Amino acid sequence: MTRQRAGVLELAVLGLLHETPMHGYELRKRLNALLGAFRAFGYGSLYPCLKDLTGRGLIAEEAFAEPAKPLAGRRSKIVYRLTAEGKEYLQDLLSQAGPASWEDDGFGVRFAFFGQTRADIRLRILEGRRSRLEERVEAFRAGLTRTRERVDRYTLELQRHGLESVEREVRWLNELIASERQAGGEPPRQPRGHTPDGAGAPATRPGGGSE
Amino acid sequence: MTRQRAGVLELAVLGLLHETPMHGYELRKRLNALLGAFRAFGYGSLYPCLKDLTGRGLIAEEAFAEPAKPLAGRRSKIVYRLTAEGKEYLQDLLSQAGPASWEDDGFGVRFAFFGQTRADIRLRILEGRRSRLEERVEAFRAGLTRTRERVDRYTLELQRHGLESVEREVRWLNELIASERQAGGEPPRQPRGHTPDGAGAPATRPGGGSE
DNA sequence: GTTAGCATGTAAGGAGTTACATGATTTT
DNA sequence: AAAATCATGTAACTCCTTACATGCTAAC
Repeated sequence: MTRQRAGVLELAVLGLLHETPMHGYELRKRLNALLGAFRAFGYGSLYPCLKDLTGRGLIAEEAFAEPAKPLAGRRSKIVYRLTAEGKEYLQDLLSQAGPASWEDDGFGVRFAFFGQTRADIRLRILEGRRSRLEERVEAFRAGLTRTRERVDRYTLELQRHGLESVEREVRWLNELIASERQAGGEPPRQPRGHTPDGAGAPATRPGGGSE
Repeated sequence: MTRQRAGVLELAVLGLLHETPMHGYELRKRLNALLGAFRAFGYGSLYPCLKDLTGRGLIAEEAFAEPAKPLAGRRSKIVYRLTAEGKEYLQDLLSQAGPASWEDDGFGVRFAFFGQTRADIRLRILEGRRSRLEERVEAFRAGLTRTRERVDRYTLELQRHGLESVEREVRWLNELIASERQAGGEPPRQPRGHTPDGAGAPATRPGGGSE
């Protein structure tokens, strides 16, 4: 299992193309709908990435069957699909649980593709992230204790807010982890028809929206 | 007012050195205590930055008055202080309210130095950030509405959590803005009680939220 | 007497960003 | 016919990361 390293964008592109082939423009929209809250990518990032992945044989332009208009010199859409190598590579990425998958940058995307990730890996990533965040909380508190340094109210407010956000995420992770454990390694399974909701649904507590 | 552009690190370094002179190692600790929840910098980032700022004459090595040990070949600490140019430059940076100050990357640091920022600028930055986040919420909802795309439960959960984080930060900003308005340009003073609710997610990630 | 923490750096490079450039198609 | 949106790209650049390299000093 060759410890691959890939940027967020690369993983996201591969993951999305695994679901269904797409052209760049659409990909970007889906990308930003998926990760919108965390980051946004522009075409200046996406197209070079597609080019690179194509060059490495992980994705390929689809022999397109666009129904209506294979007409003249039209700059046609380029639909990309995952190749066999691409699929393998993606699976490889998705079976890794390391720092890259729980640090701030990577976690969001990684989580987004949990549906294709093995249950044990999911758990390790969730726990990895949690302990990462707990370290942060710890360091924070240590810093607050030796409050020799006079901090103005904005600094204080920033830290308070930061701490609260982190704690919030820890609680979220706790719920997810509990829910994963409860499901006991079952495959996530949801074969397309519909999801009977209920069974393993993480986090979303019926009563409380917020804290 | 020459529209300067500076990285997060640069601004943070200048801001911290404005409070008091320091050497690199200490600077890094303070840096990560300040921004710990949002990002962390290593020495590999800091020292080159200090070098660069020195080269530009914005900071300088202090003629050091280390009391006890100016002894032999000891690799002594290098204490940096802000030069006059540095102060001017910093003020210039702090008087700007543009995208760089309310995007995910910049907002945290920018807020951390609100104590040295004019009241009207503070307000514009807070409002800028809020409307940035509101755009995001909007785009999100639009995405959810056309839920043609079948999303699995993890994707959904990620988006739900992301949305909630953003909304939370908006509420936090609302309170800050109200409090700024109430103070009506008054110099900063400790807000009453302080907000029981509050967090949002300033940074880039599920717990944090960023772009 | 060895780990942990203090203290300072460099070289190489990665992952996107910004600004620009172009043209087709749909909507108003 | 103008404006918005779809659609694809490149060149130059920036900010920061990673891995490495060094040595001193305090604590256990």
